[in-house]
Amino acid sequence: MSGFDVGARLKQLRQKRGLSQRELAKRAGVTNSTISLIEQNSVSPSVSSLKKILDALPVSISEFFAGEEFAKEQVFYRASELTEIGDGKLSWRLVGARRPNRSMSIIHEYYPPGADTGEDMLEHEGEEGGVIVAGTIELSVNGEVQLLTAGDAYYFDSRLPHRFRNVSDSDCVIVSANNPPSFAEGGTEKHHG
Amino acid sequence: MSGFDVGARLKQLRQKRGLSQRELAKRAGVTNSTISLIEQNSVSPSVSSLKKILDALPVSISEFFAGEEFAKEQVFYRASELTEIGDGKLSWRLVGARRPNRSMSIIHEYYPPGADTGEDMLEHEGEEGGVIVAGTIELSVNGEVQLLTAGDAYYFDSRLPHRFRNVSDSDCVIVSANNPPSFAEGGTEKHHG
DNA sequence: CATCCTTGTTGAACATACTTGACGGCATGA
DNA sequence: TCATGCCGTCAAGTATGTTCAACAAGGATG
Repeated sequence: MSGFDVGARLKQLRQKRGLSQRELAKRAGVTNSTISLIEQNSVSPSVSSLKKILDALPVSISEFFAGEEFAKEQVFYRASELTEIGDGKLSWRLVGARRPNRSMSIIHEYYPPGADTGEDMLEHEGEEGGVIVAGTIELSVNGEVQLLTAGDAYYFDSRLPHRFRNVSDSDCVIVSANNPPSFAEGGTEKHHG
Repeated sequence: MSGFDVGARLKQLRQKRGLSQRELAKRAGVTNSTISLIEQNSVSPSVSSLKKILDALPVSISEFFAGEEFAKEQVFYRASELTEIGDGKLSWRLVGARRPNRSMSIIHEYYPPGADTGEDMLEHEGEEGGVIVAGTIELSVNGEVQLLTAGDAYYFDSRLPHRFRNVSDSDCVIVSANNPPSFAEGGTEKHHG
């Protein structure tokens, strides 16, 4: 049912940092036995305990449980193969749209002059970030408005009300990433995050 | 310590679906009491219980805890503010490096001619993807080798052995995203995945 | 009004997670 | 060889999560 090896994942993260069970336990405020039992899947930890342990790594619970599936999927995408998800005015190209349970949306976004995600701000779960590759974009997040140009970047919690708008007279190109992914295949999402 | 209201989040998700505590409990294979106590934060559920409940919604644990940390973080990053993480030859700029528990690494990567992530292939947890913004890169994933040029993209499970190499005579620029994030602030990671 | 349903809450019993304190294994070094 | 130290594991006891069963509050029906 679980389908996710909590013990193995914890062990992996702990060892990656070169920590012993006792060392991690000390930092987390639990005992080494707890770590041991969890890593052996002898117990299913309480959320509070798991959080204490992950905080000591540090790894968010969300991260901890990200990436549960591992299938043989398409790796390389020619420009022409990217899934077009524009809505007429805006033009986006989604990488890996057909991956069933991917952990991110990566999008090649084109904002022609005047392009706008709309007056009622976007708000949704997750985080998003990106790099402005060309042109200029006006980004509003949680009331703050900034003009970003090539080389600039952004990263924010997607629950903060936000809006993208090209107020310049030339195209703006952005490569962005969302987590968790906003777009499913053939998705009907309006906002692009 | 927790900083994340498990009870409120569960209640919100349950009510959003119009389910009663008993109804949800029935689907999840737990009792209504469990739901009630969790929603009141009278207990910190075990991961196994929480998973059963979330499966019945259905919501992944990762989703459930997405945005667990919802602090006031930096949103806008000027090109000059991006954290440089090059190793002398390769030059990368990391977006949001100081965010404590961000769910992704977003990186503006520069590969000069001859740049190479190394002969022993990179392998690590997570997924990664990106868009080639300029130039040409040779990407090897799981034995397959492809030349990708501006507009092309990639997405793969980072546990597949992979390598990036600029075999052309001009710079290659990529915007990539990793999940979970490979780089911590001042991280000593060698691979960039 | 009574009756019957559904809602969320709660005390006591029970099941499970967690700690304590021990153990054997495997190094390093006197 | 024996001591020291750190490693992960485990049995027994304690703390905490979960269930069972009862409860009160609110709405709908007659």
